[in-house]
Amino acid sequence: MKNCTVYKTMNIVGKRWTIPILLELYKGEKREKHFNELKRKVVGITPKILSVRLVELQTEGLVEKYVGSSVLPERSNYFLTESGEDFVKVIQEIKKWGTKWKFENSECDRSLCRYCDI
Amino acid sequence: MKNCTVYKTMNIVGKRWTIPILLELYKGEKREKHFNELKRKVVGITPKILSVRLVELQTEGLVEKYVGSSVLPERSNYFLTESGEDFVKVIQEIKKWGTKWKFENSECDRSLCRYCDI
DNA sequence: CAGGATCCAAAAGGATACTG
DNA sequence: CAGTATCCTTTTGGATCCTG
Repeated sequence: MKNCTVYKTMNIVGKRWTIPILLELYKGEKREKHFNELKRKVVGITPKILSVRLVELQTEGLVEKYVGSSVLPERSNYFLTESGEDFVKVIQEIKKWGTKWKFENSECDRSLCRYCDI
Repeated sequence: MKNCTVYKTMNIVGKRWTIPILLELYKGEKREKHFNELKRKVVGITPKILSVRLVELQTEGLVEKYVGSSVLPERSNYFLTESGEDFVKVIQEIKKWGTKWKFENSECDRSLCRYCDI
């Protein structure tokens, strides 16, 4: 069972805050976000957990960062990789299932939901 | 954020053991499984957690049971509802993502993986 | 600004035994 | 057979403060 692809994938993305972080990185035109920007927008997350999740997501290849050193203080810019963008599509399937079977939510019926922007 | 469909859906299906249970219920021709049958096949799960998860899944409408009383001792038969079956399709998307981006797994490349049978 | 360190509370889950 | 009950360990994450 531990060798199952679904199991292993869920161990990456099934943790608390992971999906909100991915969605926040997906939102808007600007696809790069700074650490504190994420901390502000992912409401309720603490810096510790955000840091831990970002490391995990980088390790797993869904997120990358680069450190802009032209201006001080340095800023870390996080963005979705191709696999990260692709995972947002899976999240969209989760959302479709939820709206179909469970949650009547007029927000989510709009093409861009204000909660998750997908 | 707590009002987000994705968030709420993940609270239902994101818990440990939930997906293995759903997949076990999906497997094979016989779509009804007894409690101890599930306990045996979902390797490693304890009766307590299995019981808790089955209640959750019934509450959320993904699983139903009926108790056969013609033979004693009584047997509980668990099976996927329509929404439960439909969620398996979401799991298939998760699997596709995993095999595409993360895990080369010859098992999972087959149409029926021996771990999850999807 | 970006994050690491600490300490603590709560939750989740495992082991095991037990019962109608 | 189908769970419940109990106890305990582990994990997780929250709060907060600190630093280069």
